[in-house]
Amino acid sequence: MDTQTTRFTDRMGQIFEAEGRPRIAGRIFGWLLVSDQPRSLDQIAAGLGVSKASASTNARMLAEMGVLERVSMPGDRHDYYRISPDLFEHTMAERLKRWQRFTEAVGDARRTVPIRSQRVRARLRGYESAYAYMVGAIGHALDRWRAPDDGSGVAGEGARR
Amino acid sequence: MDTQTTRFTDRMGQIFEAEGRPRIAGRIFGWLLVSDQPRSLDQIAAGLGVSKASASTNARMLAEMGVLERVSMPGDRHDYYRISPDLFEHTMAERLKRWQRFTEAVGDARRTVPIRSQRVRARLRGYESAYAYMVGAIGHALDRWRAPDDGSGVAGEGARR
DNA sequence: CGGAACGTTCAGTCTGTACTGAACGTATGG
DNA sequence: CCATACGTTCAGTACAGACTGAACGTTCCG
Repeated sequence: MDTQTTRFTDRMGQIFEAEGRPRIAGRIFGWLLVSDQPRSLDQIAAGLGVSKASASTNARMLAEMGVLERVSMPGDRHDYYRISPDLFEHTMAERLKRWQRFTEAVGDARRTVPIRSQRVRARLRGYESAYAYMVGAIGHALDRWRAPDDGSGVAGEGARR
Repeated sequence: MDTQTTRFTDRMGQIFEAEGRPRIAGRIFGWLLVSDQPRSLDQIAAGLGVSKASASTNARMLAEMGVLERVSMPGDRHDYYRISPDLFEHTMAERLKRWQRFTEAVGDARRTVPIRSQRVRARLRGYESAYAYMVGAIGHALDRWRAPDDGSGVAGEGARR
């Protein structure tokens, strides 16, 4: 692995760490992101200099998250991993899920916590409806992103592919 | 603090922890979220059963994030904290910032990492443009949320307030 | 049937960091 | 001025969880 790749995978490891996930998961993800071919667990362990145990655990976790895909080569017992073809939608879904967990807690609080203040109740309801609105808007935007060729053009939305 | 409030603040602490932030920060945030009046550092420390040092450090961190506001009562030397009036926009901005950090790394990788594969290059460019598109769409949605009374109605976007 | 080559699991270690208590600097009021 | 009441800072501790090495179960090939 060359210097720039190492720099990038390390950086991705730090980003993952800052978001509360294992650093190695980030490094694996980073490496596969700039890899053309799928990588086996042994390649990952050797390439990143980590134990096979960590490679296995973290790659599987990333696959469950949906950002990685496990593939098998015919006539080869190794497990190979590669970036999921719809990486973007999965990272999006993952982030929305985290956000949803937060908003669910707010909703449960509004229902269970004894709140005397009208202002607080309005605050919680306001947050919940803002969240619901944004989820809807993001969903629509995703639909438009998936099917942009509706003949009307998507002027001003930035370069596409 | 009653049982349900404790349950909620603890849950918020766990959510914060899962996102890589100190648990106490989440508990402070949760408590202020269901509090009508601002709370002093001493109240926070006593109410949550934590040291004043933690209360000070974490409340200040939350204020720097923009989810809390420091206010001062006239004729009172205490620092008081309360939920920021535009909590929603700040949490949104915070999440976009994290996402941006991630996408910046992808962009830097495309520019610095030696990549032979055309497929990989297209993958990175695809992710970047998808991100740019979504940021634009979210920005527009936020604008619409801020100024919904344009006379055209926002049918189907969920209950408002 | 062995035996090698896989991936997974589990107990143990080790590092980062959240959290605390005490010391500190500062402002206010008597 | 002294004393009290703040918020902040800092060194030390304690804990969670990432990471490892070895043991394990399984599959495939000779």
